[in-house]
Formats: sequence, C-alpha cells, structure tokens
Amino acid sequence: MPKERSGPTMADVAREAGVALGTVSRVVNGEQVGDEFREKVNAAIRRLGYRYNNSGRALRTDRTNTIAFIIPNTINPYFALLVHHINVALEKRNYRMMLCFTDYDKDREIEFIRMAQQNRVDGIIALTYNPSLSIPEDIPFVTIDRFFSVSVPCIAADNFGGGALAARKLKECGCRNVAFMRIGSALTNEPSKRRDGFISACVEMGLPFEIKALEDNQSFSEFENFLSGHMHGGKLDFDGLFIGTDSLAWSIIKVLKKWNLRVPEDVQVIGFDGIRMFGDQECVVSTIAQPVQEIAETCVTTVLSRDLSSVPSLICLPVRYEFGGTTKG
Amino acid sequence: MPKERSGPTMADVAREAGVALGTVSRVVNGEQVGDEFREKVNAAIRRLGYRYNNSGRALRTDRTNTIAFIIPNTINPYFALLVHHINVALEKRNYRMMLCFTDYDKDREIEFIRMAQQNRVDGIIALTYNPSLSIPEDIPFVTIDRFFSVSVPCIAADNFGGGALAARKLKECGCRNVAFMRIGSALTNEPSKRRDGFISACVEMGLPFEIKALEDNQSFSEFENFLSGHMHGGKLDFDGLFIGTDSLAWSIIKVLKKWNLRVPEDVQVIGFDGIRMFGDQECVVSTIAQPVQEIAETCVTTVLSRDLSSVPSLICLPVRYEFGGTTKG
DNA sequence: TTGTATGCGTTATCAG
DNA sequence: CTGATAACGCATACAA
Repeated sequence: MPKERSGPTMADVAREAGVALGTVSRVVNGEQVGDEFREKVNAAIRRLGYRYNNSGRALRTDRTNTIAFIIPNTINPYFALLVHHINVALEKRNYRMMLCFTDYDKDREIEFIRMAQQNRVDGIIALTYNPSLSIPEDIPFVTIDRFFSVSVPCIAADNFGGGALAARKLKECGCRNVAFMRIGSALTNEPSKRRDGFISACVEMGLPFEIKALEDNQSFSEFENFLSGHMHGGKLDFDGLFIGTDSLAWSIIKVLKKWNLRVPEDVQVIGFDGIRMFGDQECVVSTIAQPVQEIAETCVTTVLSRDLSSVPSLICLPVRYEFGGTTKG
Repeated sequence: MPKERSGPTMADVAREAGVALGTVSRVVNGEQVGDEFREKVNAAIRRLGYRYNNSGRALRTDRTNTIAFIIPNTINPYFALLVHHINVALEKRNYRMMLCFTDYDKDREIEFIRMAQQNRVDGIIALTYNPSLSIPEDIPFVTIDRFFSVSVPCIAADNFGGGALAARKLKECGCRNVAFMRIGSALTNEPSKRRDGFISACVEMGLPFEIKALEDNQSFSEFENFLSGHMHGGKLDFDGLFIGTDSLAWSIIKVLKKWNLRVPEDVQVIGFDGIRMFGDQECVVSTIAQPVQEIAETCVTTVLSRDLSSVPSLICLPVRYEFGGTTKG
C-alpha cells in the first residue's frame, strides 16, 4: 500500500523546465550549471512545488545523513543533556538523529545496532552497558564512557581527574575524613575511574578515606547501613562524601537530613555529572561537572570523520568543579 | 561518492538460495511462503549475513517508518519526558523518531517541517510557538498543547481542569488569599487555560485571587516587584500561589526563601507539569502533573491512525495533583 | 505458491 | 556544460 501523496519528481521538473533530468539534479545539489538553465529549473520547481525526496538519494548513494544515538533513556537529566547537545552538533552539520532507548536492556542494545545498520545510518554513537556487545566493523561507531578496543573511539570525561578533583576540593574545604560511594554495573567502564582518581588523590594528600561500592542489583539501603554503621553519638565519622553521581548524591543527602545531619555544615557532599535544576538553573548539588557539550561535539566530529583509524582510541575531556550548595566553597 | 560497504542484497540471497527475488522479499516480510522455500531463504540469509536495506523499501513504498518530533529542546525536563514517552510509544509500533530541536525559533519550526517532508517521514508531532506556522496538508500532523484548526488534532493535558484543581487544592489546604503567576508567549495556547481554570474555581469558591502574567520578553524581576509590592511587615499578602510551571515555581520559591518566608508554612506553592528530581525521584514542588505518558501514547496513535478525519480535533487528558513538599497536603 | 519484470526518485557515468 | 540512461534495493502486479 504505497502512500498516494508523492508529489512531483525531478523528472516532472525537467519536463516542465524543458531540460534534462540530470540538470535538475545538478541544480538541486548546487553544482555548476549555466545560469539560464538554473533559472529555468528553479522556476519550474516553484511552479510545481517540487520537494526533494531523500529516499531516492539514500538508495542511490547509500548515505542517509542520519546518525543513530543509542542511550538508556532521556529521563535521566544527564542523558537528556547528551541527547540535546549531540542533536545540536548533528544539526549543525546537516545530519539527523535517530534516537534509540535501550532502557539498560542488553538485548535492546544489540537489537538497535542491528536496526541502525538496517536503516543504513551513517554512524552510531552509543552509551551502552552490555559486557559482551560486539561492535560492527562496517559502520563508524563511537562510544561514550566505555572503552571497547583501540579500533572503537571512546569519548569520556576525565573521570580519574574528576575523582581526584573531588578529593582535593573536599580537603580544601576542611574535610578530614571522607568516603566515596557509588552504585553501578560491575562493568569496568570509564566512570569507574572516578573512584581510582579519588583514592589516588586521598593517598597523595594523606586524607583518610573509605570506599563503599554497590552492584546494580544491590539495594540502596546498603548505603544507609554503611552510613549508620559510621554514626556515633549523632555524628557521622565522615565530614566529606564524594558520590558517584549527582542523582545518588541527592538520595544520600536526603538520608543525612533524615538523621538531622546538616549539609554542608556537618557533612559536605560532592556529586558527579553537573545536573542543574530544570536543566539550566543552579546545580542540584556541588559537583564535578561533565563537559557535556564538548563530549557531544567530539562524538559527532569523530563519528563523522572520514577515517576512524586516524582518531585517538580514547579521548578524555576535562571536567570542572561546580558549586551547588552542598559544600563550603 | 557511494559508500563501499553495501553488503549482499535480496538478489544475492535469491541466487544463493536458488529461488526468485520476490520469494526472498516475501520471506523477509513474513508473507506466506512454502516451508522449504522459507528455509532455503533463511539459510542463505544466514550464510551471506544479509541485512535488510530500508532505503530501497522507503523508495518503493514511500513509507519510512519514521515520525518527526519537533520540540524546543530536551534540556527542559518536561520536554525530555515527552521525548522519552513518545519514543517508547513509537518503538512499540516499530517506528523510529527523528528528533528536531527548534530552540523556540520560529524559522526553525518552519524549516523542520520542510525537512521532515523532504525526508518522507510518515507523520509529524510538534510542540511549537510560531503564531503563523502553516501546517502541511499532505502529511499526518498532530500538535501538543496548541490548537490550530479542527483539521489538526491537538493533544493536551486538561489545563483548565488543572488550574481549577490547583485552586481547590490551595483552598483545601487552608489558603485564604491566592495568586496565579505565569510567564509565556502571548500566543493563546492550551497552557494559557491554566489561568482560566484557576480563576473559574476561585470565583466559584469565593476565594480572593490575583493574576500576574508576563510576556516572554519581560524580566523575571517583574515577579519580584509584584511580590514585594504585596509584602507587609515581613509577611506576604498571599498564603497560596499557583505558578504556571514547576520551573517558574522553583524560581519563585527561591525568592520567597530569600525573604525569609517559609514554604509551605507561610506560603503554599503549587506548580504545573509534574517534574521530578532526576526524572524519577520525588516531585520538585507540589504540582499539577501532566499525564505525559498518556499524552505521548495519544500523539502516536493519532498521528499513525489511518484517517485523521475521524479523530477528535482536541483531546484533553486528565491531570492529577502530586504532593511535592511545598503545600500542606 | 513462486517466478518475472517493472518502477519508485535519485545520482553518476557517458556521450554529445 | 548538458542530455540521455543505467543502476541503487526493494515491493508488487502479473504470469506461470
């Protein structure tokens, strides 16, 4: 059942203008054409209300000017921000985005890669978690926050540096005993370096620290247990917390407040990501902010670059500290 | 410059399987085919690693299984939520989403409609502001929150009912003098009915109220002026505020707190939209929550429905009150 | 039920 | 610089 609304084609325009089909194509694509021919064609296009049909071009050239972006969702504000900046970067280059939500489902990650190939997208940008995901060789592919191999460019924030920055900032704000908490897949991806950077800086500065890391399948209450085990006489042993994400930091802060601990007076908290209220207002918590726009730009230039072989296999972009009211500075 | 990576085609599969091209097509599309033929074809597909090419089909059938979604951005969490649920609804029906950000730019709204037509999308879902936007006739088009004409289905929350609900809720929570504040385009769209519903309910209940509405180009400080004009002896004349959006409500609450007014003890605040922290945690403010998922589902079923003529021209979906800590209940 | 053949709208290759 | 024409991969009407 073909749609009946297909309008005039280049052939119609050619007939109307009294020129050859090829000439119409050349005019439409802005190639060199004699002035009077160009004018005749343009006039015919206007008369007929001709509209370019991308399907024909896609079939002929096998290029769709479309990039697939595979991501868990847009409910998480960090992902929403990524979607935004990647789409803006693509648009600037006259590319469209095909958005694929995996909802953290391993099978869907695989399925979407297949689907993207089927749709002949010109490249794939993916933020995935499936440990055994296999990357197609025949299509430009870049990943965010996760290293696969030297042949698959990975773009990420400087997670290690960010972890170290958080430790230094807590120390600078007067903390004497700190902890790092995170929850996440067992997968060793770039964000897991936040922990390593934090530890490294704590050791270097001689700042006492503890680590509490949960797997995805563990309950949040484990964190409450951990913290309550460190409560003595209404006081928490730690005066500074570095939390893996802003979202988790927010949840932890709620627990602290429930226990009548003041933030930042009693406990200072630094998150990670740089989430802002309503996307553009103040930071939700003091945080190590990811350079989302730069990440997006880099993903796009990389996936669109002619030969991926000349591209670095891991690109780390600098983070920065942002005050959000949960630290003393 | 064609991409060189085009793999095997249906013709290759047909040759490999020793059947006709049409048979391959029928197998791939799940049509009735003899069992032994089907098996031969499937085997050949596996042997060759054949992958379906959507471009050919799109050209042939003039259907792309793609819907364009035109929206200002995904930075605003309400828009991000819409994107999420619309994409999920589309995916369920095996449709893809082409995401278009207008950044509130009138020209880009027009440009994207043209671009979507060019890409032969099967329909457009749009949330726009350009007062003189003209809707294409030859492509299924549904709009969110804005009524164009009876021939263009509009999906929206029950904004009028939501406004009334907010007024009743404030009254129920003990408010005796309330105000409504909003900022937004002069465009009379569905969300402007929040005000009307609020007024209607206030009048009905005999609840004294004031209205302060700003145009897009006016500064937020106008609100501060308005409120400070209603401060007497460190107390605000109003004990309840209904604000056009959660985002604005948040900004207003910051002002109130700056003036040492307690929320909800001194002033209760209700927003609109139903934004949650990090998309899935508690509500940011007490609010009239939009039924985002239902809106998304309805948009998708409507834009994909065979004949738009049998579809209502305005569909209002019920809202509900959600507690978010800025009211007494 | 399966095979054959045509055309969808475009680009690209040749000749002129 | 322009005209004519052959693909691109697939769906489908028609023939067998």
